[in-house]
Amino acid sequence: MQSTAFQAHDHGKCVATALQRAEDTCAERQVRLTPIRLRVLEILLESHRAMGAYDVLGRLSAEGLANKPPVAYRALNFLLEQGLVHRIEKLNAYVACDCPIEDHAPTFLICMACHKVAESHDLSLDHVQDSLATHGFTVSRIVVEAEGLCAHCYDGENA
Amino acid sequence: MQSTAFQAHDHGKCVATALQRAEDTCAERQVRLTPIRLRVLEILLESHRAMGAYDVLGRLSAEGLANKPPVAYRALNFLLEQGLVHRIEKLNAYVACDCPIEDHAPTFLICMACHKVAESHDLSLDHVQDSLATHGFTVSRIVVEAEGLCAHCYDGENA
DNA sequence: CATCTATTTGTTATGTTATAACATGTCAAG
DNA sequence: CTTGACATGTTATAACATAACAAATAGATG
Repeated sequence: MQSTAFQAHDHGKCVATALQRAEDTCAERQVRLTPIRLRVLEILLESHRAMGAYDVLGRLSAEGLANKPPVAYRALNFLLEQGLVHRIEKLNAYVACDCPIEDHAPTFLICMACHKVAESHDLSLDHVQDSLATHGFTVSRIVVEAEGLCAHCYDGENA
Repeated sequence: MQSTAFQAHDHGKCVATALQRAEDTCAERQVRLTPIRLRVLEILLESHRAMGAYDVLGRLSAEGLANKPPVAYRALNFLLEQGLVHRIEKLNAYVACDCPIEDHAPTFLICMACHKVAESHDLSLDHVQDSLATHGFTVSRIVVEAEGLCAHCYDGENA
């Protein structure tokens, strides 16, 4: 299963669905999707592209909503916490989540040419390259980084 | 196959092997392992930990070798190109390669407690979490980012 | 409604990571 | 000993991110 980022699709509907999901998620968790947070999400939803925090801030600033970095970072971090936005480490940038699965850690497919980013959730990771090819994505480089505890430190913390 | 970073090992030998490999690689490719480049590699080899460019620069500076960022970045980029160092995207930091495989794109295991970083090359990626557990590494979060070309852009470039 | 409290937003200042651009030095080949 | 390629030195700045504190505001409670 891959997001529609690379395919022609009804983007208006795509955005509307994501916004509805955001509203629902926040309502359910009793957290506030304030105007700034909503607007940041809308901005990220426009393009299926990852944007730097300062690009987002530029947009907010143009609209008179905010013009100091912490405002953008706070909104982004809120959206990250709620799983409505993902951070792309390789790009130091942020992309709106376009997938309804809860609590996911997807594989991100970053197109070097059009700069769109898709999420993929069901690749055969043993053959990422092949399985992506069958989905029409040609991989040139893959980053895999697992954060956790080594045996020694795990034992230490559970001693 | 996993690097020895998390295990007790003869680190002197570990470093010596890596340095020898670096010498050999550079000789073979006819590129120069200059004093600064060598020293940066040695610094990174000390600990099996990822270091920020400015940490490396701090060491160079303390030793009177250099004190401007571009010097450190140039050495790091050289070592990255030669595959002697890897960049950890999640940390914006650099770690010496401790594995003799050529041209590899390993999975990095980052211990949140001791901050050591190991490379793994033969995990069953379909079950990273499980297979890591059997190697004694408890995963809390995994980043997978594939850079390449989407079908549309690939077709465009090969039209 | 008033007031209290939590949260959110505003602001200043600064820290951290990275590179562009150009000057200078070094070394090996001709 | 000069030339050309590569490496290093230096200045300046770009790009990404957060600490710390002040002000505003929404929702809860008396």
